[in-house]
Amino acid sequence: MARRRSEMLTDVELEFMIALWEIGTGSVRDIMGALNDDQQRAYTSVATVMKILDDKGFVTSDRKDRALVYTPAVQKRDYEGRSLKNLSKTLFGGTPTALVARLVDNEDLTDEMIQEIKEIIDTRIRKDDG
Amino acid sequence: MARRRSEMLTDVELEFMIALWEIGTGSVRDIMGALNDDQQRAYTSVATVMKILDDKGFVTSDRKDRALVYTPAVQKRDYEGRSLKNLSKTLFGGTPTALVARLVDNEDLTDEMIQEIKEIIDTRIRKDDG
DNA sequence: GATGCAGTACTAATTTCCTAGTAATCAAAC
DNA sequence: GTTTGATTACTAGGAAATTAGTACTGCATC
Repeated sequence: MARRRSEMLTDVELEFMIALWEIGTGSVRDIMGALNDDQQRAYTSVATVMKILDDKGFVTSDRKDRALVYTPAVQKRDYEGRSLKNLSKTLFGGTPTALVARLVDNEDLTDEMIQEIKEIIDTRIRKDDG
Repeated sequence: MARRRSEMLTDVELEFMIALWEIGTGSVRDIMGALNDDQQRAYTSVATVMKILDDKGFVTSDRKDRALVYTPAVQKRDYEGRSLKNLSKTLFGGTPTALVARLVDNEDLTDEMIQEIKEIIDTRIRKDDG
């Protein structure tokens, strides 16, 4: 039976979107250049995935000279929010507080990071008051 | 070319693990009963996915009477941490602070939630001091 | 011992994912 | 005008995901 295509990006799609978000707008060749060099990929592989991202609505395309130039249709900050909401929903019972609790539970977090997080929260609270 | 099997759970696998985490230990039939009723699934479908989870090392199995009884090999809190680390790495440049910044950026968060989050952080800081 | 029931293992079908090759197109260069 | 080079569209093939059917196994009951 069928699987429904998710509204979340796959690993490779995310990698390509990150490259596109970085350069803002670009052709297949531009995106290839912006990709992590860790894994070599054929030009046509990149083109195929970009077409899929177009089909899925994550990017738009415009023809410039003869090449297609891709632009994100979803902003990075929006997708970040979508990801957090998705994670919160699937694994933390829809409560972001449980997510934060698990996050600060992590031993890897340094005191500096915790302090930074505290400042982010405090700033947000002050902004609400002001 | 090959895809490497991820160390993260797929959507369906996660759904089944959540059911198993809830009941602690159980047979295929127990897990079926603990699943969300939204989607009906055949007994053999559940059995197949449980076997895959066994193969992937997310659960262990023991024979009791004639049925296999499954037990999580990965605790929920560990997988929560793994998910957060994964999200942080792939989308937030490996900095959990950026993740929190985006989280509290969300308009959906109520003042109460923000306060709760602040208390979680403050508690963690006090624990470090003490 | 034959039959029936529950459960597991094996197999299968369909879809997506990922990678990349080949063919077609189209402009530029010779 | 023909060749060259770049790009896109189409195609393909293997792996994983999702669902589920069929066959086999083993215990219990008649």
